[in-house]
Amino acid sequence: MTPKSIFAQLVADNVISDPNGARGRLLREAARLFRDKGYERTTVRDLAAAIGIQSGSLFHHFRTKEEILKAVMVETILLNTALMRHAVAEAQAPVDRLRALVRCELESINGQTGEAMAVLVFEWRSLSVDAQSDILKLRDVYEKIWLDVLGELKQSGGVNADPFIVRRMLTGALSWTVTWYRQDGPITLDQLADQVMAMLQLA
Amino acid sequence: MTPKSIFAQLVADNVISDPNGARGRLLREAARLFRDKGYERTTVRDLAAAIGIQSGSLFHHFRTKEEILKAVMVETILLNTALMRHAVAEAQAPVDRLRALVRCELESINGQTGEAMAVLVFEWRSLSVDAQSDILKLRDVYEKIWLDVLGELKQSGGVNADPFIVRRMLTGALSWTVTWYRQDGPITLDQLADQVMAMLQLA
Amino acid sequence: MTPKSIFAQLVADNVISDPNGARGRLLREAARLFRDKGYERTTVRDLAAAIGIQSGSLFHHFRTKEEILKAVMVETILLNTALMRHAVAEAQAPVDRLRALVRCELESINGQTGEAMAVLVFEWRSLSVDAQSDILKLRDVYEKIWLDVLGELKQSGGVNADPFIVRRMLTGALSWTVTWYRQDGPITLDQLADQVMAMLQLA
Amino acid sequence: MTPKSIFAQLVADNVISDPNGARGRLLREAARLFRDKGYERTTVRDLAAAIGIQSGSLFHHFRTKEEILKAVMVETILLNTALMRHAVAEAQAPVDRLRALVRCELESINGQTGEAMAVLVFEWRSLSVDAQSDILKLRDVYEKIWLDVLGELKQSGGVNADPFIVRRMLTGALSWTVTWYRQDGPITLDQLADQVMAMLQLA
DNA sequence: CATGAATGAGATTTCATTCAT
DNA sequence: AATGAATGAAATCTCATTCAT
Repeated sequence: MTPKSIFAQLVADNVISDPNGARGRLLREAARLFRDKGYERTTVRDLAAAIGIQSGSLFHHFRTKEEILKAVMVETILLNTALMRHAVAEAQAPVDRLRALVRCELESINGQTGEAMAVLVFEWRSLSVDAQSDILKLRDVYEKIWLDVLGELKQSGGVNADPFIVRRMLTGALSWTVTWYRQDGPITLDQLADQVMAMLQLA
Repeated sequence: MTPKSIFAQLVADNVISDPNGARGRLLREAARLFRDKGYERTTVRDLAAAIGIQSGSLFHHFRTKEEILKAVMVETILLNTALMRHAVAEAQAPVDRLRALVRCELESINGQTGEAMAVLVFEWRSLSVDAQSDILKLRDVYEKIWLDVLGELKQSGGVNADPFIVRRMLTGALSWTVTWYRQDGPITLDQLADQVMAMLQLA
Repeated sequence: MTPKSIFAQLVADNVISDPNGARGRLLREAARLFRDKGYERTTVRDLAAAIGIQSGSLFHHFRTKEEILKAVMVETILLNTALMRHAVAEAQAPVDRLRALVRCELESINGQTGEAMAVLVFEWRSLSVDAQSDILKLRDVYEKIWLDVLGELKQSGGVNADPFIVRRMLTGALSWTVTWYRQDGPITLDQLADQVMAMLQLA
Repeated sequence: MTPKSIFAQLVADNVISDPNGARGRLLREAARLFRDKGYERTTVRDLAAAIGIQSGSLFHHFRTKEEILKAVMVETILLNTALMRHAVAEAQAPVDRLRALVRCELESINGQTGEAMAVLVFEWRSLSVDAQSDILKLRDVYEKIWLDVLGELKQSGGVNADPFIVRRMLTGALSWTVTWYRQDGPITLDQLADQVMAMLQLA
């Protein structure tokens, strides 16, 4: 399955919003605005203007501004979990699976869902505690995929460090690419993934 | 020189504020509040209450709320640049210098200045563009220390990846420890530094 | 055309606000409050209360408090320029035209728009420099009507003094009536206009 | 007696402040600031800075900011009343006495005390009602000098209009010169006084 | 569903005034 | 007298949210 068909399936299953519908368009613009200006400095007027409606009309789609932030995060995690699950399923050796994960996460951070992923990292504290705990559950599913692969690698002697710590370091390192990596710059995402593997002395 | 005496010297030189003075106390509390609640969600009343004055009185020490944010960042960078410069001067082999830098940055992120460092990372966009560019100049000085050491290591064959990319990955990885590492947890900062070196297959 | 129909036309052309709409009502009350208490001592709460809304709601109609001050001035000048242009058109001899101008300005200062005219004189310095220059352009149009008539009179030997100086003296003299003239007092505006002409030995 | 010696006498009699003392210097700077920025927009810090002291120290000289405004007005009226009384005493014919008054008021408005005179006109409403009534008493003394001269002129047939109205028109006309007359411009104050007389067809 | 005026709580900032030193 | 930190009330302005139309 291609990323595109996975995406289509999730839309069909109502897991994520149709990007052509009002809700989907709003979430895409919200992700962009939240990343560019921050959640607090983005007004509901900004959000409404971005999709060409009046601010009062937003509240027919979402009850509160925070619900928009939460939806951005939820849909992004669900999509990227699905994408990653497929990516890891197609690789054979543990080291290839790790590279697939790295490549996939770099894509999610720097590709189409990059804005939403940045929001997930930088606007975390703008969520209420309740919403945070809902999302942590989804994140646990996502993280398990990583830990399983890193556990294999540790056992097979591919890495020396603790899988939990390696994952956390990678989370930071890969998230941070959002602040400096440019897809129209000198290196491709594939080359960047190679550099990460090289850094871990795995390639 | 010990970290303590370096700190004392910087205070004496008016590079950073006396932590017992009103200004220094405010900056410490501001760093804590900005990290815990975010800059936007911290009110000047919160800040004032944290050091036991009225909100109007804040403006005798700082002209605007943003000036407080900037001061937190500036003093933190200046302090950690000085600390790092001393740390690297005391190590001999390139790999030891890298470990000193990792150890030192972990300390700055998870130790006394951790709150301020977290602010530097997570509240960056709350600064005006002008203030950002002022701070970027200070950051360049800090980053040069890292790049020099990584450049040496690359030349001596200690690492395969591009120094710029390694540094950026380490920035993300080490910054991210602020979200999960606990000094009262199962591993010490020294052990964490060792894990980072192990991950880079340098130990 | 009567003053009333001139007014109606200007409202229809969106040159000035409908006095029954929220904006028009606000401007009328603002003129009154600014004259009575001064611009600085009138709060946005005062303004809002005067038309029965909450202070925050003011900012749906005007972006800033200063914009309200400016609008009071702009609409007043535009209205009075139109009124004066009609008044002067209906008089034949130069001396009659001067009297028409004097009568018309006395009316604008002491009649319906008196509050706004007083604001124009006494709150001038509360405007930003930019707003001042916008209004000066409108004022030039208004003043030209005066200078043309006084120029005629000077040429025909009706007055000895420099038209520019006469106009400036009249500006001061007539503006100042706002501080002492009462329409319910012993003399009418027509009589007052006669006194002005008598003072200039023109009647 | 020259204006200078009248001034010296008033200082000696403690009617007005020594311009070299702290109080006198403050009042002079206050007049300038109040005219330039308006009373409300002039802060006590501005006032203090203008004479080189700290804002808290102002309150050793004046109990409140308003007291400064009132003192500016009181001293100005007292000084100009004295100057005008001498000027009128030296002229013989009624028309000469009127010209002396005009010349003297133009001097007070555009000369040394010009800033304070402008404050008297434009900051009147910033005074409390009590202070206003105190100053009105002083103003009555000043105005009586004018009304006496204008009364004479009316009786001798020099002017046709009501003395009260003529005086009020002249008050406005002469005050207004502060907004446009420049002593370094093309006409002198003597010429301006002549123009005023010409306008009244008295010269 | 959409509108847009209105709400009302809360934010930052200003500033005359006080007072211990 | 002078200082300058502190006060505390009040100002303008913002903005998520509501609701009648």
